[in-house]
Formats: sequence, structure tokens, C-alpha cells
Amino acid sequence: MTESAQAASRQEQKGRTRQAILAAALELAQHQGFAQISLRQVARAAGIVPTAFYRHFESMDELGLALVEQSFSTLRRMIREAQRDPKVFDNIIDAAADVLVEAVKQSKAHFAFVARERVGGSEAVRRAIRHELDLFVSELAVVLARLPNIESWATEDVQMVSRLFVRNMVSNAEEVVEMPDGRPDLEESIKEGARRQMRLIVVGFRDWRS
Amino acid sequence: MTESAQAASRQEQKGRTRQAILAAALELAQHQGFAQISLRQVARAAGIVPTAFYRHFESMDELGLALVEQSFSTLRRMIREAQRDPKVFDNIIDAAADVLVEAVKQSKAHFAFVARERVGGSEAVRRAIRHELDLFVSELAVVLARLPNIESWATEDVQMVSRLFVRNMVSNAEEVVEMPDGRPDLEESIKEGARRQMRLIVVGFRDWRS
DNA sequence: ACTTTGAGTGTACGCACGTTCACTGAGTTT
DNA sequence: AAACTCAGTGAACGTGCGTACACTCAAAGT
Repeated sequence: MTESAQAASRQEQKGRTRQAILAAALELAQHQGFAQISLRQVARAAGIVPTAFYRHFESMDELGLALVEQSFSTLRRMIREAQRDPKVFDNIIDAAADVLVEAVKQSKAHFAFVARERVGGSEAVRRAIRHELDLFVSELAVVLARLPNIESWATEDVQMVSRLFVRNMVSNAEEVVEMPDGRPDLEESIKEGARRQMRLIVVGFRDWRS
Repeated sequence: MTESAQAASRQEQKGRTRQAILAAALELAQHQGFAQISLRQVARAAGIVPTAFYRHFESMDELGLALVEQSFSTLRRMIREAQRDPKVFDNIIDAAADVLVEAVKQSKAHFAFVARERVGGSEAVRRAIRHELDLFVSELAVVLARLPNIESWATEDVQMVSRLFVRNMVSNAEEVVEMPDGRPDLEESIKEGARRQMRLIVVGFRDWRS
């Protein structure tokens, strides 16, 4: 029994502390980069004693990998929700630009973490992010392949366009993340830039191939 | 007098030590990221005692800024040399892809430094890199504006294409930097990817505007 | 010949770090 | 009710860090 009834206060508490550690690390990493925050800083911010950290993660590196996982699962949930919206079929480009900027604004910390640690982090964290992004390129390719204009393209061309889209997504996410707080007017210009770039890719690709 | 004759052994030696510090920091930063190397590590690798470091730089941050400067002056020299080559007028895209890959291979450490610290470094270093890249976009725009196909474009369109080129340059440089050592076959595929992307930008832009 | 300059030295300091260990005490199992 | 489990505690350790300070001793300036 034990595991159905009223959901166990013991592991529930453990889960809450784990989340506190993740949240604390994410917050600290925003200001200084994950690689330069210490185990003790994280513990302090999470409200536990340094040694208690080891009850949840073997090392800071493992914490980093958990943050990568969390970040991408957030991103995937957003993409899945966005796909239900019928307007992606009419105008995938405008929809993508909107979703991107909204998503980044909503989970700024996760995007900032990925953007930074993708190149700046430890070997293990970098590899994990690269792997997730590769997966993401393939997933996006599947979505793209279903679109009216694209369904006739060769598989490898779709893959390449997907790669370009993801690369641009990363760049634009970086821009939104670095956007000064008091300047929401920049948001629309980033969006417009993203739209232009995506249109460029699609139009250029079609015409170049013809 | 004093400053012309046989070039002063005193400041000459100081310059040599300064270069040793820069080289040591660049080397160390390749493996762990500049933000996580210590003043003492740099001093050790440069063959001086920690306190002697202060004769050359006020802090690690100042060292970082010096490395940014050094990296971009390397890059600028390469671009200037490449511009003398007449083939850039016939086929700027192929030329650019060649120059990029060659340049990165030749000064891998500097490019790796910029790619990493652009997002992962300290606030000051990040700002300096961003500023240099902005300058670079403007400089490239001037070069582009002189090209046959482009000379009729509006200034702001040239600027935007330049921005796209630089962004792609950064991405491709990252790829070359991360390229595993034993796989020179990947080089050509990165080059081909870069060529395609640039063609895409140029073709897409022209057709979209028509 | 002298003084001055300044790059590099060596010691010493206080501090934050990661990790160890034996512990406590509430929640869970028997 | 007794036994067990285990998330969180608190003291202690060795280490590497940035920086201060007083120093040396050739090269440069007079």
C-alpha cells in the first residue's frame, strides 16, 4: 500500500527540497553562470546545510544535468501546446515567432541557462545540451515535413531547414534573454527580426531549389 | 633619446611577460572557460609569482578585456588580408566560407574564447564582445555595400544582411571550434553548410524584395 | 658614479570552498 | 510500542584562493 493513499509526506518533502535546490541553482546561475556557483551557495539559497545537498545530487555536475533536463521538458511542453493551435498551419512563421518570444519571456531562467551553458558550461553539461538540441532538430523536422509547402521536399533538406530554424531560435532566445528589463519595445523588433529571418530561409530555399 | 636606439631591454621584457600571461590565460581558458580560471593558475602557467600579475593587469577582468581586444584584432587582420584577394569580388560566398574555416583553424584559441565568453563570461567581458561584434557588423556592411549585386540596396537592408552573416559566422565558428580533432572530413561539410546558408540569405533577400 | 625605477619575489593573512563524519529526530514499517 | 530509515544537522579538515606588504636587484636616468 503506502504509495497510493495520501501521497507520503516523507518523499513529498524530499521532492520539495529537490525543487528548492533546482530553483536556487537556476536563479544563481542567471547572474553568474552555472559553472561559477558553488555547492555551498546553492545550499544556502535553498535553505539547507551544505552536506544535505548530497542527499539529492552526487555533485554540481549532476545538478547541472538535471537543470538541462528540466529546461528542455519545459520547452517541449510549450511546443506541444503550440502545435494544437490551428494557426500554425496557416502561418507557421508568425506563430513560431510569437511562441518563441512568449516562451522565453515566461521561462527566461531556463532559456538563459541553456543559452549560456550550451557553450560556457562544463563538458558534461555542454554535451547534454548539444544532444537535446540535436533531438529537437529532428523533432521539428517531423513537424515541418507535415506542412503544405514542405511535404514534397527531400528529407535531408527538411532536416537542414530545421537545423537553421533551431539555430535561429537559439540566437533569438539569446537576444530576448539579454533584453534589458525596461525595454519591452525591443520585443516587437526581435519578433520582426525572427520573422524576417525565417521567411528568408523558407523563400530562399524554395527559389534556390527551383 | 632612449626610445629609438636598441629598443630597450626593460620594457621589452615586460612586453614578453605580458604576452606570456595572455597566452597562458588563453590556453587555460580553452579547457575550462575563462571565468573559472584563477589568477594564481594564470601566474603559474606564465612562469611568474601571483603578485607579479598585478604589474600587468589590475584584475582578471582586465585580462579578459585584453584577450577580447587581441582576439578581434587577429580577426580584423585576417579580414583585411582576405579583402585584397580579388576572388572575393567574383564569389564572395565561397571566399568567405574558406576564410572563415581557415581563420578559425589558425586561431582556434581566440575564436573559442570569443564564442564561449560571448555568453558565458563576466558582465564586462560579455559587453566588450558584444560591442566588438556590433562594430564588426557595421564594418562588414561597408564591404558588402561595395559589391556589384548589393550596391543598390537600402542601407538598413545591407545592415540586416550583415547582421545575419555575422550571426552565422559566429555559429559556424562555434562548430569549427567544437570539431573533434581527428575528423578533418567534417570541415568540408561545415564549409558547405556555411556556403548554403549564405546563399540562402542572399537569394532569399533578393527575391523577397522583388 | 650615483640615484631612481619598477618587474618580479616570498611570506603571511583571512576566507570560501568541497567533503568527512558522527549525530538527531520525525516519518515509516513491523 | 518498538525498530528502522533517512533527510537534514553541525563541527572539523585540508586546500586554493585574492590580496597586502616589505623585499631585491638589474636596467634606466642623471
